[in-house]
Amino acid sequence: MITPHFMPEFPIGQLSRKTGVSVRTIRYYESIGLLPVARRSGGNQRLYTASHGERLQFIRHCREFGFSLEEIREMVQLGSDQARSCSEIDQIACRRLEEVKRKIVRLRGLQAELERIIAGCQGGQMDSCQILSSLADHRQCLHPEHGGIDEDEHHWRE
Amino acid sequence: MITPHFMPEFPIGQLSRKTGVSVRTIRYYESIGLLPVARRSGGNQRLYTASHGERLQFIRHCREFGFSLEEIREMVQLGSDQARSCSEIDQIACRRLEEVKRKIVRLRGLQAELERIIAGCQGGQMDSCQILSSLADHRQCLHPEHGGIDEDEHHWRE
DNA sequence: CTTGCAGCTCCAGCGACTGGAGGTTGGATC
DNA sequence: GATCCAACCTCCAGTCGCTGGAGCTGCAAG
Repeated sequence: MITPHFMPEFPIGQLSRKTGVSVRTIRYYESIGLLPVARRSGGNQRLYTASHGERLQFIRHCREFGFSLEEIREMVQLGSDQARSCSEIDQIACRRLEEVKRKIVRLRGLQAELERIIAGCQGGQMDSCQILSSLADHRQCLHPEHGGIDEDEHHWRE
Repeated sequence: MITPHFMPEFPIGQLSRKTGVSVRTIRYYESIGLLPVARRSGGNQRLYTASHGERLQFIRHCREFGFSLEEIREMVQLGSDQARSCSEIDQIACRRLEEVKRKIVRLRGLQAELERIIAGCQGGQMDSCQILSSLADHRQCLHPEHGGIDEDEHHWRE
């Protein structure tokens, strides 16, 4: 791939402003091979072109959808192979959708239970705190949806 | 604090089975000061009592509700101060509830958008993959709930 | 006495960044 | 030309909540 001399290049800060991805994160994406290595100026500064911008927008949008960097890497690779059918991309997206649905169900259980617990709080002293005793005793719980500390919650606190 | 000789003590594996928290995680909680340091046997093995079990159940249940370890630590400390009002606990729980609600809204936007994108897939070749192009271009997105950053100036691909 | 599981400590890694230190470059102004 | 300062560079370490693995010791049963 050739970069014609009239193709405008810009430094990392500008790419950051254009895409809303932080400078640090851009360098990080390069370091893990998600974003192609940028050409450098004489003074060792990265120079980007519009195509970097497009790739980065793609990555950013995927991240907003909750795709992992590994999934994005996979999609980028699949996407560059024009001859292939897009059923693999479809699969990744469907997997992601199922995950999102499961998470919603779980969070709704959580919401109902938290609302119930909070509603029981009369603002009294500690020794009669309903929230604490509800949290201490699982048997009081009406909604089992949030049972099992699994992959969901603890990797997903953004 | 005295541990009467009739108070049954048990090793870490048993505590793990009783509470459903892994041995590794129990040791981890001790190391970060969330679980009180256990008495040791002659052979340097941890010995737990029922009160450790109760504390650990509380922690586990809180984790299932999505509270962070920091929040749990705070609640444990507040809870041990009998004289204090439980409004602080209430605040923590409400904060958590708001977070859960926000997450649900966001995820619902995500779900709708993913469904829309996936529905557009005709299973063709890569060069016409609707999923890829939808993910690449935020302007095609109907649901702004999952956006974090305003995209004013992405003026490439005029 | 041997087997074998349960326990111990310590270090490292996960994902997706972020913080901070400490040095260099580029463009504008004096 | 000198100076200034923001933007850039690299490198290491930390975040959160664990988990994996190495390599050791403790303990009860056969």
